[in-house]
Amino acid sequence: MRYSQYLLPTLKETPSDAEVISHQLMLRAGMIRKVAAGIYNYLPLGLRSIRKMERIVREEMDRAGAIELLMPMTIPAELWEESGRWKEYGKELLRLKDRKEADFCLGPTHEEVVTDIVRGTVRSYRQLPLNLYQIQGKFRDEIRPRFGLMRGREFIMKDAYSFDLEEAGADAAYEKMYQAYRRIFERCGLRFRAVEADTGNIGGTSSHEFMVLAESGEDSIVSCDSCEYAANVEKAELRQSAATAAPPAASLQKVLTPSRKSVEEVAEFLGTTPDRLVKTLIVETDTGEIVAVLLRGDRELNDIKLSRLLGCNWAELASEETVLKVTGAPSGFAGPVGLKLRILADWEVREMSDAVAGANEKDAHFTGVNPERDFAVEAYADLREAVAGDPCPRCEGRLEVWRGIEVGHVFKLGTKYSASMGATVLDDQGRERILFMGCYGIGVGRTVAAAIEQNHDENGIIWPMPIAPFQVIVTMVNPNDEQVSLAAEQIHAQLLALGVESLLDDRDERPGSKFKDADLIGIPLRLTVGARALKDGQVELQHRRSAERTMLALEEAAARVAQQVRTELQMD
RNA sequence: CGGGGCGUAGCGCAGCCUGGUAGCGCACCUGCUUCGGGAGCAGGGGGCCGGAGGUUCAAAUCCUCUCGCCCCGACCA
Repeated sequence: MRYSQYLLPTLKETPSDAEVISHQLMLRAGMIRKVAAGIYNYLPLGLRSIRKMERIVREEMDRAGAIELLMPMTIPAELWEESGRWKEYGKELLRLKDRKEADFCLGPTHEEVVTDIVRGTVRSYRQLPLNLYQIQGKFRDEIRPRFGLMRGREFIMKDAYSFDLEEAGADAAYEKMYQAYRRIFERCGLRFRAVEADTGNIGGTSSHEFMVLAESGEDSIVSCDSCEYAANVEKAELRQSAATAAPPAASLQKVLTPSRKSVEEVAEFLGTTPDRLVKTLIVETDTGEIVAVLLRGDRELNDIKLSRLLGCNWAELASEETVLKVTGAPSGFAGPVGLKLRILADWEVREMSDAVAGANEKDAHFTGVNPERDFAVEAYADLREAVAGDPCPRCEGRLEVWRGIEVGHVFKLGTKYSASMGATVLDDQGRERILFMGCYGIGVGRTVAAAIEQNHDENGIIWPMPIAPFQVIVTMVNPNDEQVSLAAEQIHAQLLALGVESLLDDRDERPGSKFKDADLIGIPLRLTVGARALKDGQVELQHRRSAERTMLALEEAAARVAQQVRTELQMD
């Protein structure tokens, strides 16, 4: 491709509405342009990287025995009504009507459609196992799209769905996909972790997320420093410690704490530390229940663990009015002593003695508070957020905390969709059996964005070779110098003939601009063809990542570059 | 949806408070010079100042309403 004929609108300045580095660089490098919030054009350069990513995904899906098909983006409401998700899914599902006023939605995920295919076409256990996938645009009307391709409303996703007769077969399918995902992200040269995850509203029994490690990630994950355990903080288990509480020494005493509401303020005012406080949170659930949750003062509630314990969909901090009503005091003074609510407590609270807690009275706290002696707890459980340094739930190691970008997610679905939609086959005994399913997603655009988060410097993107839009850029230093332009053209042609993806910068621009653009768009290798070196029959090869330069003889330049490309494709 | 902020040329911004010729840098077009890390000079094109209504002799500027976008929280590939 010739740069002068290409559509590659680079930007010198950073558009003001881009916050994270991948978004800024994708705009500046002319890869994407915004059409509406969370909706983007993929410009030619951006599309090339996306297609590379898709190819890697296809290769690994095919290798794992999955079969590609393509489902529609527009889906009739009936299918969603069958699974029950037409009502459940909420506003993220973009609903629309056709000219006959019939309800449709834009597919945010395709469990219903694929289940419909399978129940209509697969009748016998002999046709199993089956794993169907597609790469397609999805639409989710996100509450807050942001960060460019990282969280768009319309985005490209690879989604796969496995169907098995037995649960064991479904487990094997899951494991296959898990390994395929590892290979995909390894091939892209990404630093990532596969972590245990919550299943969210997709449903099912267990799942893993693939997290690319990056500071700008929207998720927190923990991993053990000595074993393989890794999990999303939402899911990270904590062990019950063996420590026991010291016997109560102090008696319960009410003290005035005027206007001291936060844990820090109360601790400081009473000359103690936050970990000596019992934090009492009043929580409301979607089922309308109100409960009190106790945590050590320096800990945070993990609302997903709480929801799971209570068997509800969500649990959130109660409003100021509710707190006043149930505790008799404004928020900041709630405590377990004398509280007429279900009381649940984190395990750590059991280890506390002579602690400080709210008195359910404005401007007052209790000191000398002791669990069991001063209040009863309905249940102790793992309810807090894991933090760095917590003990690993599986071994003697310690947990580390990372930020991550979720680029893939694998789920065991069980029979949630196959049962509600009647996807069954006859087994070898002629009995009708409900299928076991799994679903497996990869955010294609998001993975490309995540790769940029991990691979850039102050000058721009540094593509890993496997997903680079071009493998080499041939920079013609002075296109008006006939010898230079001839030599550059010749090398470019040789590279193409060798199967190397080459971009020839033949623009009549000053060299500085060309170098800046080459760095910005992040092509891994740059061949600079200039009059100076050409006098000695040489061209210069520069690596984008290391900035290392080598002089190559004109005749062997193309072959050497082709060799380097092959090496980097295998290494990454 | 709650909280904060922004809409002026393709991009980055000033002007608004205190109403009166719509401006700057980059980009773009023409010419000359220049040419290995975002050149110089000269000339030029480009604006329903997000939209609607109002106040006023006069509105980018003041008022009201709307739409869009960004950031912080709950959702997710």
